[in-house]
Amino acid sequence: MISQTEENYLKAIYKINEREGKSVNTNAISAAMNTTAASVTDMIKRLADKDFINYEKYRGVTLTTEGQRLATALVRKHRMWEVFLCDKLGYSWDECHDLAEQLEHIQSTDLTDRLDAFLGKPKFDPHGDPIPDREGNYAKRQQILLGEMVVGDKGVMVGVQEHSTAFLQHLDRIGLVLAAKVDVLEIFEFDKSVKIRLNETSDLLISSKVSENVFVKIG
Amino acid sequence: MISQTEENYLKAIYKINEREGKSVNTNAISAAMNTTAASVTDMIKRLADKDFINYEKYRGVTLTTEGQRLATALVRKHRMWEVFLCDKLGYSWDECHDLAEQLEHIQSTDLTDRLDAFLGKPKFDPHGDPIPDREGNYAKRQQILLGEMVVGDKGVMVGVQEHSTAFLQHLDRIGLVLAAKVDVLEIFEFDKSVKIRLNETSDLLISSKVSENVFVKIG
DNA sequence: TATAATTTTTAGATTAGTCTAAAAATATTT
DNA sequence: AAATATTTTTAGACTAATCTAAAAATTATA
Repeated sequence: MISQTEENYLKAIYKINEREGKSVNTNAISAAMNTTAASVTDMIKRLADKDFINYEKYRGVTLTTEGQRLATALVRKHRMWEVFLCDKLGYSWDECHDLAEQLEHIQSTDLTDRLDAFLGKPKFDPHGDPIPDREGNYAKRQQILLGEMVVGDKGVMVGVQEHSTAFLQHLDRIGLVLAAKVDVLEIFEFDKSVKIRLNETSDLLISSKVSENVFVKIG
Repeated sequence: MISQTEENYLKAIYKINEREGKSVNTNAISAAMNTTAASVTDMIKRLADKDFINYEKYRGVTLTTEGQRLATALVRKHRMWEVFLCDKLGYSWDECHDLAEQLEHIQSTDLTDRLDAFLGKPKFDPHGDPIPDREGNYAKRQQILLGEMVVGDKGVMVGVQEHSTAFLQHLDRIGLVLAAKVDVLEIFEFDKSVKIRLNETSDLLISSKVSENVFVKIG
């Protein structure tokens, strides 16, 4: 058996690796898990004992095949529940994350599969994140950060990198939501803020904090 | 915050009290929780410290108003999820119990209320057990045990007292399922077995173990 | 009402997950 | 390459939840 805490560590390692693309170090995990480096060292020893991660002292960790399998299964469940909460129960995208954090720990692959069928086999969650299939495979996102666009680029808002309630509510407030049209008008090097035209109607100045956490599909 | 374990103890105390109608003793709890009497003593001290139960050494426990509230909320969630699993995901009544044991610990009254609306405000779960409302109230069941019927009584199967997978599967196999019509033809005092006519068609001999765990509505 | 049987509690350990503070290893800067 | 800064690990302690074995209290029985 794997505990909820162990699952959360595996997910954190998976996500950091997905973002940084290399061996994940102790401090990065402690930041993600909101805990101390000492606690992380304790936990990664346990996870290494169970062969969920490869661990070399002072050298960070990587997921084993089994660890990878567990982590993507968790991500699958999380995103599937988010679709359920938004599509069926009427939650907004900023409300569903915290509930899905709880629901993702329900142990039953069969339940996830039935949910999948019930929801019409969705490929993306309400934040634009892809939902892994039973084997853990999912379509690589064909998208870039808004902050990586150049003047003249046109795109559509398809997802977020940061999932905090505060951030999602902010996006809601400024109107930069899923499927919004984004045209880059001007980039201010001074503070990396970006002036965009939203939905071909109103102009909007976007802070770097926002542009670096919003995914856009160009086309 | 209340832990899942504490919740499970409260639920066990609630159910034993509902069944026996008096102060709940240590051994009854340890039997229900599949643990030792020593562990129960430890836990009831914790629950008493938190004012969820009234506890007098060697005298058993009763739920406080707050403990009662928590227990019925848990029962509400459990039964609501069972309806979801059966009605929406196609689980059978013997499969949904174990999953609901996990799902009942999801912390969000709002989620339960939304689920309630989504499911069409059900009053009973798939086993015929009533679903408490937000205030913890639920219709007292107007039903008796099949074992309490007398020759000539006619009724309809409306629920079970025992929820084990083995028992529910057995009921399925003999055809004694929710809404089945039951006419009592004969009672054998020797072993308390009961001969019934099922759905006005076939005759069936029911063991006391079954008749003492099946609820029937007379009418 | 003693004695026996049962139930409940205490005492003392164990494991998972966490912490702080200090030590050790690694990386960076001068 | 020595000094400094950063990162990581160890040591030791704490809480929740559990256990076994023994002691204490209660209940039943002769």
